[in-house]
Amino acid sequence: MANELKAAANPRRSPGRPRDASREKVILTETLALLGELGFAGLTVDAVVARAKVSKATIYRRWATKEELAIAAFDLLPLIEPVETGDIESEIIAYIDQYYGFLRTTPLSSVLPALVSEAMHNPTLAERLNEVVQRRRESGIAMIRRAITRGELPATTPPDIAHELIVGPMLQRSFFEPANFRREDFLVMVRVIVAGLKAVGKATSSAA
Amino acid sequence: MANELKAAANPRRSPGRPRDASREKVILTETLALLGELGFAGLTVDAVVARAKVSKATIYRRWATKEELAIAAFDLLPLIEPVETGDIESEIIAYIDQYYGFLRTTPLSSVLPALVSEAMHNPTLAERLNEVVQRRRESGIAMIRRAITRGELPATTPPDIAHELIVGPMLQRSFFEPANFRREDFLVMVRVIVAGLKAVGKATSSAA
Amino acid sequence: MANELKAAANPRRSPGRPRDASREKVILTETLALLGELGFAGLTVDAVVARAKVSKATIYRRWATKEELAIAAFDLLPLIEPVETGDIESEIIAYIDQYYGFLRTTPLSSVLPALVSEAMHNPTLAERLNEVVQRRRESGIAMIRRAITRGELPATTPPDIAHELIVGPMLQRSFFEPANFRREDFLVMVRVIVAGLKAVGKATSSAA
Amino acid sequence: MANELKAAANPRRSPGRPRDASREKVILTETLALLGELGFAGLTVDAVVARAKVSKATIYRRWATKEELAIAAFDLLPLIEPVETGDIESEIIAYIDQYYGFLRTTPLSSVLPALVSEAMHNPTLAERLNEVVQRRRESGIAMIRRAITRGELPATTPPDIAHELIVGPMLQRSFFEPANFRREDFLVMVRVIVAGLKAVGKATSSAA
DNA sequence: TCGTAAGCGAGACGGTACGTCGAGTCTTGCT
DNA sequence: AGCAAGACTCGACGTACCGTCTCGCTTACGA
Repeated sequence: MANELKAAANPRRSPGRPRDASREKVILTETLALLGELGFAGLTVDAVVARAKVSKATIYRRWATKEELAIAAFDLLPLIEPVETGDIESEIIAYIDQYYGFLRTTPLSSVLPALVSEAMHNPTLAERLNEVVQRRRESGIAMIRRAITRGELPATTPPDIAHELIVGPMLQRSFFEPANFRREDFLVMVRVIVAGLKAVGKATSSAA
Repeated sequence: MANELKAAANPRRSPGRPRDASREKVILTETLALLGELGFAGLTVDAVVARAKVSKATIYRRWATKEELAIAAFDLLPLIEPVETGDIESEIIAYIDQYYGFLRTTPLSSVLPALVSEAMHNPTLAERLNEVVQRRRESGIAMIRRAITRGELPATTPPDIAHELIVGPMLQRSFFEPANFRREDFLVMVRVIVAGLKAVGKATSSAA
Repeated sequence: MANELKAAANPRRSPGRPRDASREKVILTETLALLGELGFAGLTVDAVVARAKVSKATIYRRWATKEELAIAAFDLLPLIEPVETGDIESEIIAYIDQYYGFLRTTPLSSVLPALVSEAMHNPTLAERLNEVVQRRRESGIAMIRRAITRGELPATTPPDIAHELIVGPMLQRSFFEPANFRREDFLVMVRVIVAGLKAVGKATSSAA
Repeated sequence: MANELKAAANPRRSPGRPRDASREKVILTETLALLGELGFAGLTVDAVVARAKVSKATIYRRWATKEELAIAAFDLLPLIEPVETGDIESEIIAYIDQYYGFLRTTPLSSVLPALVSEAMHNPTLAERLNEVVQRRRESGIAMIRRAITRGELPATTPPDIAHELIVGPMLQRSFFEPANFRREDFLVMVRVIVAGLKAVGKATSSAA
C-alpha cells in the first residue's frame, strides 16, 4: 500500500515538527560574530539570543553548554587549503600565510585557547574539540604526504610529526605573541625544518 | 626618639597597619591548588577565600582581577632548569622531560590557555602574562646559546627561534593531545630540529 | 438523496474531521488527577500532555489557557446533594459533611483559591468561574427554600444570604485551617445560624 | 577591659557587614505595589529587582521563594482596628466596613487566595501564612470578648467561632463576588449572627 | 473515489521568569 | 591602614513552562 511505500521511502523520519535548520545557521553565525567581537570570555548566550532572535531553549536543545556552542561556531571557520607548487618549502610558507590570515580575520585566537583550557577538565568537550581540530589538520598532513610522494621529502618522513613541527611554532607565536607573527621568522623556521627532515631522512635510509 | 628614627629610616613608609606578607603566600598557594583541581574556569575567588581563610578585600587589595591572581599563582611554579651535558640533543630531551613533568604535576596546561584566551582581549593582562612567559623562556634560550658557544650549533643559529622550534610542538601536543605526549615522537622531532639547525648553519656560513 | 437529508438534518455541521470527544474526557480526567496531586501551581500543561497522551494543540483547541482547562476539570467534580429530613439543622450538618468529604477527596481546596486569585485580574476567567460556582450553590439554596416552604424557617428569610452564612465559615476553615475542619465547631455554628434566622424572622414579621 | 565591656554589651552581634534594613523596606514596598498592580500571578521577582534597584541575591538572601516574599509584603498591610461603641452589632459593621476598605485599596484579594492555594501543597509556606493570618484575627476576636465582658453577648459564646461566623461570609463574598460586596447584605447577616449568638447563649445558660 | 478541510500526536519555537552563582565593591568591628 | 566576615550590585547561567506553530498522518464529508 501507499503507506508502506512512504514509510519505506523515509523510514527514519522522526515524528513531530522537525528542527528548523535556519535556526542553526543564524545561531552559529551570530555566535561567531560575537566571538570575534568579544572573545570567548565575553560571549554570552543571552547576547546570542538577542541577536539571533532565537529562544534560549532553541540553543540549548542543540548544544548542551556554551562551550559546545562555541565549538560548533568555531567549526564553521574555513579550512586551510594548501596549494601545490611542487616546492614544499614555498607550500609551507603559503600554508602559514593562510593561517596568519585566519588569525587576523577570525576569532580563532580567542576561541581556541579558551576551549583548550576548558577541555582539560571536561572530557566530553575534549573529544568534541579533538574531532574538530583533527579534521583541520588533515589538509596540512596531506600536503606533507604529497611532498614525500614527489620524492621531495624522504620516504621515511612521518607526515604527522613533520606537520607538528610546522604548526607547533605557529601556534606558540599566535598564542603568546600574536602581535609578533613575523613572516621572516617563519621563513627561517621552515628552512630549518625542511633541511632537518631531509638530513634525517638521508641518515636513516643510508643506515638501513 | 625611636619613632623619629624609624620615620627617617623609611620615609616612604605609608601610615596604618602594614600588609601581612603571610596572606600573600596562603592565597597564592590555595589558588594554585584550586587551579590544579578545577582548572581556571572552575576557579572561584570565593573558593580561595574559603580555603585560605582570607577575606575577599585582602585578595582584591593585591590583585585587580581573578586573572591577575591566577598569573601570580602561576608564577610560583618552578622554572625548567636545563642540565649541561655537552650534547645539545640530549640536553633538549632532558628539557622536554622536565616540561612533561610540570605538565602532569602543575595546572600549567589549564591555566595557560585560559590566560592566553583572556589576554587576547585584555592588553593589561597580556603584558603581565608576557612578562611571566618571557622569563620562563630564558633558561631554554640560554641552553641553546651555550651549545653555540661550544661550537655544537652553528654561530648563525638564532637562539630564540631555535628555542621556539622546540617549544612549539611541545605546546601543541600538550594543549591538544595531552594524553599523547609521547617521548619517542619528541626524540624524532629533536633530531630533525638539531639536524636542520646544523644543515642550515653550514649552508649559511659556506654561502657567506 | 441521503446526502441532502443529512445536510438538512445537521446544516451547521462544520467540514473536516470532527473532534474526538474521547480526548476531552482523557484530558480533563488527567488534569483533575494532577490538580489533586500537585495543586494548581504545580499543574503543567506538559504534564497533562504526557499523561493523557495527547498533543498540546488538542488541548489548546478546546481551552484557551491553563486556567480555563482547570475550571473545566474542576467542573467535573460532583455536586453536593442535600438530603431532605424535615429538620433543617441536621440537613445543614449533612451538607457540611458532604462538603468535607469533597475537601479531602478532591483538589477543590487547591484549585479554587488559585482560580479566585487569577480571576481578580482576569474578567473572562472571572465570569467562567462565576458560572461554575453559581451552579454549585444552587442545591444548597434550594435546601434553604424547602425549609422555608415547610415553615421551618421564617418566610422572610433570604435564601441566598442564609446559604452564605453557612458556606462562608466552611470556606474560611477549609482555606486557612484545612487540618482543623472540626465537625463540633460547625455544629455550634449551625445552631447559631438557624437560631438567628428564626429570631430575626420572628422580629421582622411581628414588626410588620 | 574595654573589649570585654563591648563584647558583653552586644554579645550576639554577628561579624561581617550587617544587612541593610533599608533594603528590606524597599523590597517589600515595591513588592506590595506590584502585587496591587498585577496580582500575585503577575508578580515577578525581576520586576521587584528593577523597581527596588536591588539585586536578586539580596532578595533571595532574605526570602527563599517568591511566595515567602509575598507573605512578608502582605504582612505590611495595616490591621483592622475595631472601635468600641458599646453596641456589638454596630461594632461588627464598622469592622466589616474597614475590611471592605482594605479590599479596595490593598492587594489583599489577589494575594490571599494565591497564597492559600500554594500553602495547600507547601507546609513551610502554610505555617508562615498561618502565623500572619492568625495575628490579623486577634483584634476581631478581642472585639467579641469585650462584648461578652460587657454582658452584651452570652458568657458561653466561643469568641473564635463567633468571629469565624462574621469573617467567613465576608471572605466568601470578597473571593467570589468582590464586585458585589454589598453593605446591606452584611447588615442582615450580622443581625442574624448576633441574634443567633444571644438565642443560643440563653438556651445554654437556662439549660445549665 | 477522490479532494478538501479539519483533527490528531509529536515536538520545535519565541518568550519570559525562575532561582543560582560568580566577580568585584562596600561596610562592619577589630587590630 | 589592614584584616575577616559577609552583604551588596550586576549580570549571566541553564531550566522550565506557556501558548503557538509546523510536520506527517488520519478521519469524515461531499462532489
